[in-house]
Amino acid sequence: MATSPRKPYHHGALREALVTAARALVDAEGAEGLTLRKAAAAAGVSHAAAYRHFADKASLVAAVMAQGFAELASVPEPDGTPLRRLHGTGRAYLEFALANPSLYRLMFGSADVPRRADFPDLAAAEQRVYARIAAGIEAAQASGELAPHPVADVTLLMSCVMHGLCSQLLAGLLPVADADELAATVMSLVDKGLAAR
Amino acid sequence: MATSPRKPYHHGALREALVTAARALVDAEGAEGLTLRKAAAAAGVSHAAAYRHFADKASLVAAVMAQGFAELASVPEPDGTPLRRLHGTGRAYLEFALANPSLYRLMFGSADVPRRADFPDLAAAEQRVYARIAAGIEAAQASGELAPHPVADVTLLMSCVMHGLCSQLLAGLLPVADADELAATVMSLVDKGLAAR
DNA sequence: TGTACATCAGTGAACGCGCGTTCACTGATGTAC
DNA sequence: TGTACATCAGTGAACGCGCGTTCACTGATGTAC
Repeated sequence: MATSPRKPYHHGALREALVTAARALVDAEGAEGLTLRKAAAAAGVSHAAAYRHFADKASLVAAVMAQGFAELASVPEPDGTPLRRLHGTGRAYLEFALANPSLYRLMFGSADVPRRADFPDLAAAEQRVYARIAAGIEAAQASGELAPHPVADVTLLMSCVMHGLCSQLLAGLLPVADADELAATVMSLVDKGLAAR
Repeated sequence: MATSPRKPYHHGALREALVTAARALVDAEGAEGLTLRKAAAAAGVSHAAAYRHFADKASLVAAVMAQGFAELASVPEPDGTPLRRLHGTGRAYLEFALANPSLYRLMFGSADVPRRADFPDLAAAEQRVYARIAAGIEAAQASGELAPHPVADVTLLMSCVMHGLCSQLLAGLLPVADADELAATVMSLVDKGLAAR
């Protein structure tokens, strides 16, 4: 500890720092604002250093997307009956999209930029989101609040409705100010078809 | 007609040619493959010529998007009862998305790249799509096939479901091979909530 | 019908920029003896 | 405990590239007289 270690040569946790910086770039400038060079600069490192941790830019993008799915899969569950908890999860989904519009677009709107097959971690993180929705539906059926339609079918419907709503909001096709009201409207119509009579 | 007019100095319909070329680029390479320079080259013209017809790149992108919405609003309507025609329109919507994945993503997934307020033609073309869905729902309610929920609410639900399905298919989160079956599943669940009893 | 001229749609060269990626390198770390 | 050395995470310069946009220009068109 002779000299003050202002800028240690080794970063220590550069991979995480790069993902964090990349995510911040997406938040601030949108998906097309994410570049390896800017992420490295934000992490306080030369841009070539990024190649010690990511094979190429697509790998970094995939890591950011996987982080988004992980976050989406782990929003806290509210209390209440299974159906209320399922609805709460839906609301949390909507909140995540509105709070992280660019990340959400990257996660769901991206072409095939990072091909799923090439990034198993990403695919697994996605699956966890769907698994959580399916578990909520199963619970609501077990409790008798939802009629026993095939869980996969209902999961599909729910994900379509929520994702369709989120992405139309983010695309500016629906007014964000009305988000909660629109969600309530759409869920109430859906429930008419799903509720146990 | 002394010399053969191989390459006339004036193009004649360059604006349309640029939009067509830009659209082809989006189809072939995705939205990020659309550049002014490539569109101009494909139209057989120097890239500076594009600035005679478009103020900047965003204007060209907006024109491509507007063309997409116009096409989506004018898919032919099938025969049958109002409800069958509505379902047919939904299927056409799905077909459009699967046939033009990159264009569809550009239309619905784009950040705020071309701000709606700056491109009234684009906003109008979007509105025509929703107006058509709403008209179909209204007709199906008038015929007694759908229960009389507020048309705006049902339009919202339909657009969420269809768009959510399309964009999950395009994002690779659902298998495209199952598209028709998934659409049928989801619409049958929706119908349970909307059908006149 | 002819001619001068304004208008307009093109050209092609140039601008400055930021990008992903590669390369030979160097400083720090940690392990074998 | 000390020292040689392999390993690894960084550096910084350079590569080639394509981009949007601007500029002074030129060729074609069409209108006024």
